[in-house]
Amino acid sequence: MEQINIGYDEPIFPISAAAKLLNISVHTLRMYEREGLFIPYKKDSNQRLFSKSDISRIECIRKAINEAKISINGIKMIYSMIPCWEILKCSEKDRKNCQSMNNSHEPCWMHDHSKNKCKTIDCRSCEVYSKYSECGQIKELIKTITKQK
Amino acid sequence: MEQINIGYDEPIFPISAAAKLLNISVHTLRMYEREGLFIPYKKDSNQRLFSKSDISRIECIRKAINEAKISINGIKMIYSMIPCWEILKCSEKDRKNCQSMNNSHEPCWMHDHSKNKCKTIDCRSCEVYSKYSECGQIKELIKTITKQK
DNA sequence: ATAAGTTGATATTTATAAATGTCAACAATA
DNA sequence: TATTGTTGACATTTATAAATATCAACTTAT
Repeated sequence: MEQINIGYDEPIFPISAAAKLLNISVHTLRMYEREGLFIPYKKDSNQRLFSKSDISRIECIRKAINEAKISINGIKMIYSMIPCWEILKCSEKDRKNCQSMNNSHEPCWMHDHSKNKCKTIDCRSCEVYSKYSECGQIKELIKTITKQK
Repeated sequence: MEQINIGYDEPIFPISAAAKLLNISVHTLRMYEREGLFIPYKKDSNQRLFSKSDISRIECIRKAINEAKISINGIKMIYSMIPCWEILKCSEKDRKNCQSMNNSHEPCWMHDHSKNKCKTIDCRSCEVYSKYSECGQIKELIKTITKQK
């Protein structure tokens, strides 16, 4: 998908700026990351930088937790339902070596990727991860897939 | 003649028996129902009766809540992702009048069904509802659909 | 060179979802 | 007809997820 806003995926905000934009604490952001809800860019020095798309992704996560009352583990479960194998057109062999295909309840970007197609891909720029920075798109994807037939 | 083999889907247990089988309270069962996590059979007098498949469904719900730590609203969201329109082969017109197709975050069996295909169907015996009495089958369904390509 | 910000790890607090308790009217059972 | 169970509505308790706090070592900026 063509990005209209050039700087949308550019990692520019340090964690405190991101926290201010989101009106949450730095702690909470780091907790969400530890749970695998998002993957921030990291500098060589290990410091995090957030893009605008990261911010909007986290806004969705916040809404899910605080308004829709979906627990963090629930969100992880929902992310785990994204059919990444379909999006990336994985081979049969790749699918065999893929945790996402084996009843994982965690987002694919939390998995060990050393044995399949994903080993060469940076999850942050992977379509599976980046396409779902906006809310409600996972069900839309399921709808799209069921229309293809 | 005594009936030895009681059907898996036969509603036979009153709520207190179901509660004992599940080792939870009657209150909790009624709460789950109010949330739409399951639909028990109801007698003319309005009393609930549970089948063995109801029991096993609720065991799954329990595991999701207590072990996987998925909140009730999270479970509802996950149920809402079942592509019922595909399972029931709904027409375009039915899909237009269907809440499941319009970003609902609740299970399809909680919807108003007066305007689409479902109006003639008892949700308890609908494939969409009954096929997912066992855990982990929703992601399996997504996998199946993506294999049809 | 000093202040301000970030790191991960562990501990603690708070907000609230999940589970129970209580009630009076009604249904079943025996 | 007496007992035992079920109903829904509302109130309360409990368990714990989510959010903060604290820390010492390290990084960035002025």
